[in-house]
Amino acid sequence: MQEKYLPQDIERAAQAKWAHTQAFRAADDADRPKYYCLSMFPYPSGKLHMGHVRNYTIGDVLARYHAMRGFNVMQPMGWDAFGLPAENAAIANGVPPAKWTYANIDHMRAQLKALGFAIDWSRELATCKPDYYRWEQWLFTRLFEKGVIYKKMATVNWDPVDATVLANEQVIDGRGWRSGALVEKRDIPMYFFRITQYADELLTGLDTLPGWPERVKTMQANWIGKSTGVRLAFPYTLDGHDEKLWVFTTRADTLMGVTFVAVAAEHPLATRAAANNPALAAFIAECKQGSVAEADMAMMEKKGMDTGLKVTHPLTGEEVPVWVGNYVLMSYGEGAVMAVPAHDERDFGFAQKFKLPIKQVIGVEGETFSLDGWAEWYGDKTRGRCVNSGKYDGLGYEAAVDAIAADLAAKGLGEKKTQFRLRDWGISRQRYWGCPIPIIHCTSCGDVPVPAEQLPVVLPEDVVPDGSGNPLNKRADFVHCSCPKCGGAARRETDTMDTFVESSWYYARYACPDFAGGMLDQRANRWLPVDQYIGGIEHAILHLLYARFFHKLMRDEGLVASDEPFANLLTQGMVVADTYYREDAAGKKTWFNPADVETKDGVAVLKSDSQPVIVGGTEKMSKSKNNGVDPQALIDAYGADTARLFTMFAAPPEQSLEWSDAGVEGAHRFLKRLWKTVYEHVQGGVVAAFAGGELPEAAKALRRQLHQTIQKVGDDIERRKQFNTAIAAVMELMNALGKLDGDDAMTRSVRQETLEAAVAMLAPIVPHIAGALYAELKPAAALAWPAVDEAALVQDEIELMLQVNGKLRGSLRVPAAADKAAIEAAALASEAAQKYLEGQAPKKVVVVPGRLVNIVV
RNA sequence: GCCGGGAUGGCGGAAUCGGUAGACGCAGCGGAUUCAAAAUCCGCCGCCGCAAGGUGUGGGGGUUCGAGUCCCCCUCCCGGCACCA
Repeated sequence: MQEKYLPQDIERAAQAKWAHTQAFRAADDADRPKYYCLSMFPYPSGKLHMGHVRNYTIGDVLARYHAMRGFNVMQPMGWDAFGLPAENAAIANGVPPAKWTYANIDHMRAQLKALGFAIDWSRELATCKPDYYRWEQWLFTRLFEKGVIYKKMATVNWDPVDATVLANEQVIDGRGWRSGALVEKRDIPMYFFRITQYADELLTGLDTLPGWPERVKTMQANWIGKSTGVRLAFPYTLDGHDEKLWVFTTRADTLMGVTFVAVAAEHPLATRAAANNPALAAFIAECKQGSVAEADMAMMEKKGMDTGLKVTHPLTGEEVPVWVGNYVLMSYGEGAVMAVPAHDERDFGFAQKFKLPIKQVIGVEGETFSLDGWAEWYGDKTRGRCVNSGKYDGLGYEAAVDAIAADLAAKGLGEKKTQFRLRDWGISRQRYWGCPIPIIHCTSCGDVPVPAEQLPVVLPEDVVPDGSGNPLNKRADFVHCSCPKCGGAARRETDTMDTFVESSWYYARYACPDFAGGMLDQRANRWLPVDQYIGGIEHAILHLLYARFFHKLMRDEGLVASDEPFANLLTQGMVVADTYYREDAAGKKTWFNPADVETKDGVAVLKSDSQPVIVGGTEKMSKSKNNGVDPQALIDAYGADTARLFTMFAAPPEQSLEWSDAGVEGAHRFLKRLWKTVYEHVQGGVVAAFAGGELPEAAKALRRQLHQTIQKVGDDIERRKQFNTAIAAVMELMNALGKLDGDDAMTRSVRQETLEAAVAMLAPIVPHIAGALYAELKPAAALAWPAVDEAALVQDEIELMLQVNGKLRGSLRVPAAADKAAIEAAALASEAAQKYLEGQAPKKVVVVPGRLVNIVV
């Protein structure tokens, strides 16, 4: 055995062996129980970042642990290869996105292999390849014919200078990121998935997922946002026609307090009112500036303008003014809201600002309504009762809603309705580097889906986008085609799909990546659902909701048999790091990588020019903030096992991990010590592990700790998924082993047992060194997870803590079998108790067996 | 703004069901080894205090024999907000 720990040699040899023996090939037909362990596939941005290392190490630990426990494990890997960064790189460097992407994939694949992940590479896929996306196009055409996909107008960010649709990310302070032009909202036709049709099932399905974190289920439930309320109409007459303005409200009980109605700037009624009102038209134009992002909308200053139009209150018949409000979202509900300033905080502020009337219609006993300011109870539907509401006075929330809904229904002006916050999923993107939408536009036949035998619609890979418009529009060879129905000249759709579509079904394709006869074959049902899915918490809503939705679409197409794709979910916290930047005169920020920044005399400066940079705070490692830490340097300096060990040790998986270079040394030191300890033991000759007999007291105690550790580590990995404490427990065990003296045969057999078990327990985390050490300790034996010896755990005497008035005052040794009365007697007889009791009788004695005694004086 | 989460020594974190706060590691300090250094090994290490003891888990209140953990209020930080992935 080598005396020195040489990670590079060990890792190279181990990885070569794994590749040669196809050690991680998942058998489609094994009779062992399956364990499908999936980590979210990476976007091939260039090189791995620490978030990837963390994500894939967590997955690898679980995969390897389950393999050691006898499962038939599948851990696949692929590439979420379409996306915006490839186009940005093309604009910056003039390289076609395809070429850039494939080069990145090659580099990152090599990095993943260097980290020693137990991946079945035979299942690798990339979403930008036609043999993958053709099935996505095929499903699209099926769903289009079924009506699950439809076309409608939708609002996008429009950069008038670059003549390009911008992603929300590309709108900075209301301006285009490259042109600096004020961004406008523009309506264009887009294809939509009818996800709202599945809203109820997506909501109730959450209850069938006990293996998902509560916080994720809560976020999804809130996102779907099921609310029951009333859809009601305010009638009006315009240009001689009787019409109705519909609104949705969850607070119909406050209907008698409506003092105005507010519509979105895009609402048809606003458009009509603006036709002969230049001031209103100008205001609506102003509302159409800025980004479409909901966060931006919600934080804008609330602005409004009277349209001059009036509608009729459905119950009182009073006239109600119609305002345009920039805070009303056209995409939610009816694009119009009834305003009850007295009982809605947002309406209250709006009414005060524009001097609109405020009418109290809800009262709470003991509280006095005042116009001076908003009070929490104004909006409290649990305590309030109707006041100033005529026949509804005295009714509580539910009774009032029922009565008002009934009266509205009688007039044909409203009914109870269930409303979802969830909106249909718009998937059209005016971008080149994505999956082409398989539609042909024919002047006589309309939108015609591409027939299955003409799929895939292949995306040309030799295109270099320049940042203006969609380059596919300039490719005559792509655009011009003939109509599949009438054979006439037609145009191909040039929009591509949202990349979330590709990532919504890749987990299923891994089961049968080579299947050329269809989207999925029967192997999908053999492997699905995914037993453990691991990915960043930032995907808690969108990706995970879309994937759940897609699974149900595929189920309804007969492609999969299960209802949910992911049985267990681990949402890993983000890897965060400091950000640094400089700002030029135009306000444009340039971000610097933490590796290029150092601190001199307490000031952050750039290493290259020693000039200061601005510290921007700690954020998720991202390309846009350039604060990613390159794990490659870590692997080069210490080896993959140290990188893996440190990432798992530094924080529990669900918490965010603040990156710091310090601490890596410690992980490496531990591996060196482990190597040395095994080396020294092996030098003295390997022996058989302890198999029974009388042990010296110290060896017996160590053996008890060993089996406690085996119990804890298994629980930490399998149930708690908290790897940092698993590692800490093995470190403690190794520290204790170091203190175990004695070279007698029995002690040596316990040392052998301990080392075998410790190495095996570490194997999922640091597989290279563990494999090498195990081969020295137990030549020719396969790594097996150690079993707990219950007999080793038995103790004769236990130590209890002794409290007086809840404060720790001493401890107590009692026989393990002692009952409550015996413990209480021993506690009262103790020196510490006598001191605090001072001869008096205790008020109360709390005995928690196995834990403590608390004497209340 | 709305939804979700977080805050514990100088630092990362532990405390799993309300029961010894600070496991494990980093940094630091002292010692051994060394011509010297690195590496390695041993010991110390929340704060105040000579000590006895007191005090301490973002802030304020509460429940309990006992609260980092449960309840109410607040502050700050992070994630998501539908075209970043």
